[in-house]
Amino acid sequence: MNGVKRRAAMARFIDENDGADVQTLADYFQVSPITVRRDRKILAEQNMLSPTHGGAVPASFLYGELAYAQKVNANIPSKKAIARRAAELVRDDSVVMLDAGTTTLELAKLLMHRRLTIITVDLQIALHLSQSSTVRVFTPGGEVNREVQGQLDSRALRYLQEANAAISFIGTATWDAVKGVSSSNVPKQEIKRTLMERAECTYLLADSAKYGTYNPWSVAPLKNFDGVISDGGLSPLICKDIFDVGAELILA
Amino acid sequence: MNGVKRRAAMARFIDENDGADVQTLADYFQVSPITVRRDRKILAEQNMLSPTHGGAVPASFLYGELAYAQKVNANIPSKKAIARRAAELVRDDSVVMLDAGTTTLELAKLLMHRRLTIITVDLQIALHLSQSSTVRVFTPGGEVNREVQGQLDSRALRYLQEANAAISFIGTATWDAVKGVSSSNVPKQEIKRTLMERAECTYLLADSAKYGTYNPWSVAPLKNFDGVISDGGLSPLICKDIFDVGAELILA
DNA sequence: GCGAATAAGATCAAATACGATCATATTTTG
DNA sequence: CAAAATATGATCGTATTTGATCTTATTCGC
Repeated sequence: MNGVKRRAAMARFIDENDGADVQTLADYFQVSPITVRRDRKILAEQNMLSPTHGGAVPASFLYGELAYAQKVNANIPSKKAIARRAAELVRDDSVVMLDAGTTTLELAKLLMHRRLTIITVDLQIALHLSQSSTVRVFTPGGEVNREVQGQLDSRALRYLQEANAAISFIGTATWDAVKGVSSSNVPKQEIKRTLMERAECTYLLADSAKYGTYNPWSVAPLKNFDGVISDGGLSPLICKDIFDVGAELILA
Repeated sequence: MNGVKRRAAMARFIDENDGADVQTLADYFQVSPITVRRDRKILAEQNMLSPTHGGAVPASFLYGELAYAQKVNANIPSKKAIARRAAELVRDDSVVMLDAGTTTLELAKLLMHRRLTIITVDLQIALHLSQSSTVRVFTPGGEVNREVQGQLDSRALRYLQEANAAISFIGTATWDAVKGVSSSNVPKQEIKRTLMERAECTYLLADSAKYGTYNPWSVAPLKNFDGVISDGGLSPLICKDIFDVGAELILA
């Protein structure tokens, strides 16, 4: 059996068996474990499966948790620190917009017992806040996006375009002094831009670990935010770069 | 079993069993308690569950402090039985409407791995289903109601009035052969009526423990449903009463 | 409140899996 | 057929995962 056929069969095998370990595949296809690993790497690059330690699982397995890769790397303490700093900027009895994400979720937890109106696209955040008797929560409708656990479609966009807020908080997986904030797809880009437009002031919540990375779709340069809230993990050099592009950096 | 698969299975185990302690999980998955704790930490960061002392509970338990947790614990076996029966009525590749509530949440869990489009007002359900790669989830927008953890306002109503479904499932806290289904407030009444109107067929999910009670606002008589799914806790006398008003009773 | 029992976390050690490099075998191509 | 290109396998150092032991928290009963 040649490589191409073997890999096709391997992908199917993994799909049908909900995953398999390297040794099982090596036995089944009569090749050495190293060859299985090489096949796995090739298939992973084609999104035919997701590699795991010791084996592989169907790609769809991790799709539900695409957030996995991101959230596993998530630096929870620094997110909490950023959220605490952000919470200080929120005035009681005001309208707050929250972007989707884990940092904004931390912020939402801190706002639970405040008197506020909160508009968010993140269902996780909405559900948390719905427990509060002092917070009114609004979400746009539409199809729920698996990755962000919230709505990103055009209906959500129109909903947000009718809203007005005193302050909005944008989260990001990628940011950079030169490239600004960018997102991995157009709907997310549009949602973030709308959240920025519809609030009197806008803050970026940006984990230092994510600095220097970027995605295909530009959202805004850093100077368009009233403040960029990050944690202590930024080098002085990076701080200077951020200052040089005219952004207001707030360290938590 | 590798880590990724084990953690996925663990999250599911916790969900299905409404929680488990560390030792139980260690025995079940044949790993040491320390590994279970490490897995739990990872899953907690993904919001797949909530850690407790000695074990873990589903993430959904996070959201209800008292009221919801109590409801969740109330009569779980019969809710699960009703949900199982209801799931059999759902055809693959169809559109399903789910009312808010714990019984419909149990139903949603059973539908997670099916190919479906689901429309629901319950954010808890929406969030659960958003983890699935085979289900498309839609929610109406608007203000989130604290009691039902979902949207009940006029915008939600208008949204649902534009929707079409093959089947809808209505939950209820009160039902009776004579008084039919009733709800505690007008918005809930209107939402339930709309869910009934917009689907080709409609089923009531009704816990036997709640039989014989009623609320101020009538939703519909039992005979308006294509079926009333309940559990084995109904006396023959009650079954006869239900039969006499022309309703189709299905016992799980 | 206080103390015992249990759970959680930290650190270290062992087992296993991984990837890089090089050698060998197979296929392709002129 | 020869040479090149590709695929496969072996070895070794590195990385990841897991479990054991010990210390620190947390819960529960009095």
